[in-house]
Amino acid sequence: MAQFFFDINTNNGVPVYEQVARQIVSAIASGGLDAGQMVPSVREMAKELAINPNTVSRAYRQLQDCGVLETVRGSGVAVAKGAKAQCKKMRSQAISARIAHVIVEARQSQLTDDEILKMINSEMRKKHPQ
Amino acid sequence: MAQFFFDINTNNGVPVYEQVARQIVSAIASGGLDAGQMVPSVREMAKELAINPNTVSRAYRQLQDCGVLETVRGSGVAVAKGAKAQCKKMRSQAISARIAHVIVEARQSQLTDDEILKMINSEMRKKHPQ
Amino acid sequence: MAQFFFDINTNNGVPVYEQVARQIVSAIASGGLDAGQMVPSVREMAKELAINPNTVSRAYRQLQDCGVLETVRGSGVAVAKGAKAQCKKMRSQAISARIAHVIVEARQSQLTDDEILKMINSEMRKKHPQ
Amino acid sequence: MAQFFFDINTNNGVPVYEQVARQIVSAIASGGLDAGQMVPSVREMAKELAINPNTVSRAYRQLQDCGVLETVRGSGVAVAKGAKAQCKKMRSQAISARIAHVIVEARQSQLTDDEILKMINSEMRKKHPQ
DNA sequence: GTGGTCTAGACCACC
DNA sequence: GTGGTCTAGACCACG
Repeated sequence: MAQFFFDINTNNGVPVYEQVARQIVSAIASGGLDAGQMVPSVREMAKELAINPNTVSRAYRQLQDCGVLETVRGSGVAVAKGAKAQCKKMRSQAISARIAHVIVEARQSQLTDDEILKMINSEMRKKHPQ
Repeated sequence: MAQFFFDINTNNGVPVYEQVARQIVSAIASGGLDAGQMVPSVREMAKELAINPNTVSRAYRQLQDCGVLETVRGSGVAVAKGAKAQCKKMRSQAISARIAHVIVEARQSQLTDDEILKMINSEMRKKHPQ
Repeated sequence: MAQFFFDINTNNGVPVYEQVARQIVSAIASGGLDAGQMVPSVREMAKELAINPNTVSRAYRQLQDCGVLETVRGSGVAVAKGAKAQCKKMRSQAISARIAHVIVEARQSQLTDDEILKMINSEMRKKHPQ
Repeated sequence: MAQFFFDINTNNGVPVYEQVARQIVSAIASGGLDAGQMVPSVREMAKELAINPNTVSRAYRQLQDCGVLETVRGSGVAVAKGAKAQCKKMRSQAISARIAHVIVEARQSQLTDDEILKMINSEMRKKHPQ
């Protein structure tokens, strides 16, 4: 059940709790986690990812606050009803916002869109070439 | 002389000293500041931007460390020789890094590169179409 | 763990943050601090040396910038991988720089290289003869 | 009369007034300037070296304080009697002290004297090979 | 006047 | 708890 959340990187500047939350959202959006299904306990998840339980806890809390997860009394934390649609929306909005931000900055640096696209292609190939 | 550096935003998460440094780099790269020219004094710049002199000092120091600026003892800080080419390079490297960052995040959200590219194209058209 | 760093002298012209940085480099180069090992926290170190935390922070930041240390978010600062080799190199470069500096000064005093070498030999014998 | 003082370098970290003072001391020690002889006026010297008159003034003051120069009322600044012997002593003491300092530091960094000598020879050749 | 250093104390995000 | 940033104000060396 926890095989969705593997690539936690504690050195890339992105807060770990943010990475956890994002990957849960992704898993729900992509159908790997369905409404009503239980999410691993904070302790389990922390052990699995080799991170601090507080960090997992913070990720869960954040997702509960926005209605993606909900506590089921006496048994743990589950994916909320309607979470899938919401997660899809959250996921693309978050990424879009970041993309827009980078484009604005790049244009402010007087790069043309063609140059920007070249840089993007170059970066995509550089990292993990798919 | 100091009208290049206006938009300091103390609430956007980017450290102020970093914003100052970036804008100087940008000014040099675009030809607004030429090699040999003096940069506003630490105190002047601080007053101008309504920030603490130490913060300006840190920005200047960072740029000295990478050879963009150099102190002329007793008289101030000047743009170093060859700074323009270097600043251009730094600027595009900075953009590349941010692009790479977004790509990593998008992939962590389990988006394929094709989906990412579609979002990018969509954002490019949406914002200020060139 | 902090017994490596004792001789901070606030009156010898060498910036305190520089002294701290040098001693860490020295400790790593000599094997007193190994890659992966944590360095005392900023606050601890500051207390230990009776200096301001900001000063320690600056020393650490400088060493992070050159890849000797790296922050482990939320938990502290550690010696980076490959730091030992780098520190050895840095240490000898630092000495070289100081030697070059003395030579320049001696030449400015119109001493010939032969005279300089004689003085060096004399000083080497005079001090702690090996 | 002023042809002794040419190599002022405002970017090598050594205070300019210190360089001026040192070169006057050297000139006296080497016999280029004799007791009783007038030294160029502060203004002349400053113009000659393309530096700030205050800087020259500070160098002269320092040398007056230690008895190497003396003001001759109504006519300027002259080399004091007995300055030659004193300057010779000052010159070698100053250099010796710096050499000793570097040696101590190098030994503290666990370099052998042989290694130190190699570095010295390398530096001597590197700069202006004589 | 200039930059450089240091201190003190505050606030923040992260784990 | 950790490091990072920022502010305020002081002192120093240099020109």
